[in-house]
Order: sequence, then structure tokens, then C-alpha cells
Amino acid sequence: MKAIKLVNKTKIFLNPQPPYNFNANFHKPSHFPSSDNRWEENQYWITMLWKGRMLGLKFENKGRVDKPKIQLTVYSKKKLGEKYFLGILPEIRWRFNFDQDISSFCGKYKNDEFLKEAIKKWEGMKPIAAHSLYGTLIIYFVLQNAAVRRSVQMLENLFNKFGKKVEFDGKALSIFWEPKDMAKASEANLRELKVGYRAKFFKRLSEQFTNKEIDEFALRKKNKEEVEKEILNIFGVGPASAEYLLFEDMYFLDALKTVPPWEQKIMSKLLFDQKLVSTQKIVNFFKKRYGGYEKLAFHYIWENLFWKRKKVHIGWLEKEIRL
DNA sequence: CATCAGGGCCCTG
DNA sequence: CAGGGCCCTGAT
Repeated sequence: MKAIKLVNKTKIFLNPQPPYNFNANFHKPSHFPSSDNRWEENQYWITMLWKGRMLGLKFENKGRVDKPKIQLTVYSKKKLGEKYFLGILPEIRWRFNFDQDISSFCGKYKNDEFLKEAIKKWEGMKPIAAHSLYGTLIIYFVLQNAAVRRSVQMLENLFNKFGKKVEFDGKALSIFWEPKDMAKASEANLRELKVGYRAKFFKRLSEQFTNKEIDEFALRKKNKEEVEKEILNIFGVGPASAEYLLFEDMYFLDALKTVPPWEQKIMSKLLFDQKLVSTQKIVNFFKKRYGGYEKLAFHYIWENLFWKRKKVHIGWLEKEIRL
């Protein structure tokens, strides 16, 4: 596939709400890699489809956790009008969670036995959506019932068939497709991409977005219970995907009701030094100790572990990660 | 070689 | 509310 060159640049400085941890927010080491984005220390690139135009975003860290400053460069094929450019900024602030204030969490738990190390290293880490709701749901679907390698393969197959490649700042990255492009495809076409039973999910999801049955922006204004109810109505979204979505993409810091099996094993070891503790006990631990921030606390412990894994070999952990 | 359980979800009874 | 079926893959 030939890459489309995005040569026009528009730059701006942005100031997220402190504390904001650039590297811990633009890179989540527990997530599987996707060819639509790339992280390097203090730099991040991602593609974005916005109002019919393909964009390349580059973020550069020019500040500190307590005084965050980010230089954003938006790459496009043609020069961007001022109105269009100003219009994407609120969306970018949302997708990278610039405005949520978690200072009280970091302050309150900086000496907590289970969190102090993570807060010391990653203060200002927050949930980050990074993608549109549509893109996020596609990613959650490939995550279901699959080990990492297969999830990666499914997503790349989808990018190759429905997406495009764009090139900017020396990087060639995939870019998501419009829902209508996928809605047109047949279920058999989708199945060729080795996505299995998910083919039906992709098709129905794309149709729902094309028909504007799902309104991401209206959803963001609703409370947790309303959001949960609505997303559970989406074909292909069940309790597991819904819970990830509530935290990672809708930023409800207390969205913790269940723990998937592999996370259960890892948390059992980390918190209780036992082989397997009931999910209920794990959930209760977080609720009691970090009420209101139970999922954020989980996130700090979780990502801290995966940051460590990048540097040192953790034998017991490797066994629990299905690559 | 076969069987099975996954980083679930839908549908049926 | 329990349980079968579903795509694929790697483990046994």
C-alpha cells in the first residue's frame, strides 16, 4: 500500500491540567501495539480521521509533570483552515485527557503501601482514549477471546483492507477507515481477515455509526450508569468491554466491578502473594482502600508492573501473559 | 493426531 | 440464569 504524504504542518503549544505525565499517558505498556501510533520517549505520533480529513498528530513533551507543556504538530495533506484547526483542539484535549484533575488522588495516596512506588514514578498518569469511540470499539472487539499476537494480526488485517497508510514526520502509520467503508463490506469479506465470529460485530458496529445510532459526544456528557447501559446495547459489547470502556475511554475512575481471569492471576500475586484470589476479594480491596478511585488505583499498579517488565525480566509475569 | 481454553458475547430454553 | 456455539491459535 502506498503511503499518502501529509506535508502541511500546523503547530500549537498546549497545557494540560497538572499533574500530567507525558510518557505514562501517551504510552501504556500493557496495551498491544497498533500501527496507527508510535511512542518514543517524550514523543508520540498518531493518525486521526476527523471530519473527512486524514491527519497526522505529533506530540512533543516540552514541560514537566507539575508544569505540563506539549507541542502539537498537526500534519495534513492541504493547509488547514483556522476554524477546522480550532475545532479539533477540544477533541484532542478529550482524547488525551488533558483536563481531568487527578491531583487529589496522587496527593492522597503518595505514601500508600501499594501505590507509593507507582505514584513516585508515574504521577500524573491517567486513562487515555487516544482513538475515536468507533476505533476503540474495533480494538476491543479484536481483543476478545484472543491472545496478543492474534489481536495484533486481526487489527493489522483490518487496517490493510479498510484503512490507509499515511506518512508524516518520517513515520508511515495506518489510519482508521470511515465506518461507512466497512458497513458496505459483506460478512464473508470480513471473515477472510480471520476475525472469526467478530465479523458480524464489525459490520453491525459500522452500520450503527454510519446511521448515527451511536453518538459519542452525547455519551460523554452522561453519567456512568447511563453510559454503561447504552454501550451494553451495542452489539458485541458485553460486561468486559463495557468496563474497559468506562475507565479507559470515558474516564470514570471508579469503574471497577469485575477482573478478567489473567488480570486476576496477576493481581492475586501482586497484592496477596497468592496463586488465585477471588475476583470479588480483589474488587473489594480496591473499593475499600481507594473508594472513588478504585480503577485508577488498579491502573497505577498495573501499568507500573508493565513498565518494569520493559526493563527487567519478571518470570512469573511472563507465564501469565499470552503472547 | 485430537482436544481445549482463551484478555467474551449472543442467543436459546 | 445456565450453557452451548463461535473464529482461530498455541499448549498439551
